[in-house]
Amino acid sequence: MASALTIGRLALAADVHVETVRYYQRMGLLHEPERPLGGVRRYEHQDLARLQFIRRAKTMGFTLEEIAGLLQLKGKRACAQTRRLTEHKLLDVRRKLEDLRRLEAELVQLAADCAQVPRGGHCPTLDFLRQA
Amino acid sequence: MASALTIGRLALAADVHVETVRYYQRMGLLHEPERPLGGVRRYEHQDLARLQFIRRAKTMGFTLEEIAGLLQLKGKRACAQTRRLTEHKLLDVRRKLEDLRRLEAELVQLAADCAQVPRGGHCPTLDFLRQA
DNA sequence: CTAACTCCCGTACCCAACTACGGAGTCAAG
DNA sequence: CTTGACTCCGTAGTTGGGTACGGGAGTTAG
Repeated sequence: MASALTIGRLALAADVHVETVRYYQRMGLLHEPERPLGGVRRYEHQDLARLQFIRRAKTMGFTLEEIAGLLQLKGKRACAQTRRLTEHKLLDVRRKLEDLRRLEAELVQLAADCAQVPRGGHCPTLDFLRQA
Repeated sequence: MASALTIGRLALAADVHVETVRYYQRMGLLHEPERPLGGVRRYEHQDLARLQFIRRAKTMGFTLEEIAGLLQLKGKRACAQTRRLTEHKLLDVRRKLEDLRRLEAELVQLAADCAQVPRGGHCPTLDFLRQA
């Protein structure tokens, strides 16, 4: 069979490295299929879907641990819990945004100060860092 | 002498741990004074200033490696180089800001979707992650 | 003087999320 | 049936920025 879903093809399909798949298996995020006697493991379409879920959640800023949580949610209370996790993550993101915005403003100021100095002059940014 | 600047006092004054000072020394960011025969090392006010420089630069988002670069700048071309580094860092920060803003928008959407679902209903966020 | 801190020094460990390596075993194409 | 790619498995290393530990030497308050 030329197109059996081996770990390599699975990884390729999800655009991750083979080692990453194995790592996720070690972390309990992905199931590791039984190995047939003297053969290689075969994966199901399900495994690919799960791997892609992990990737998407990762790009949404969830950690692998949080993703493990998401993957276990099912049934009635799932949506409320997902919402809780999502909103919590949203708070994180907003906190980071605020920090970065402050940082941006400071850097803009420093760069502007440097830009005003005549060529070869004394550096106000280094001064600032030296003795703010 | 009760107030000689030992490593512990130096660390306290800069509000870092002793191990952090030693770590910076290993990384070549801080100078390690000679140890007098059978005594402990004494630090100068200079060392404190340098340590504080490192801390401030860190809160500005510079990595230790970049800080090592800043610390080596002196003389004529220093300001131009500092400006280059600062502007480069500003670009980094702005890139991160954009990523986070996109992420924020997506999370807001996911949370809103979850909020619309009747209690115990089927979760649209999990669906999204499953098959975006 | 002595108890109680500090300092010194080397080494090992932490976090998350991988990445690398190496020697067998397996499989598919030509 | 060979050849070359792929898989398996375990272990160890990476990054960045530190923390922790432990035993012996030095120092200081009372």
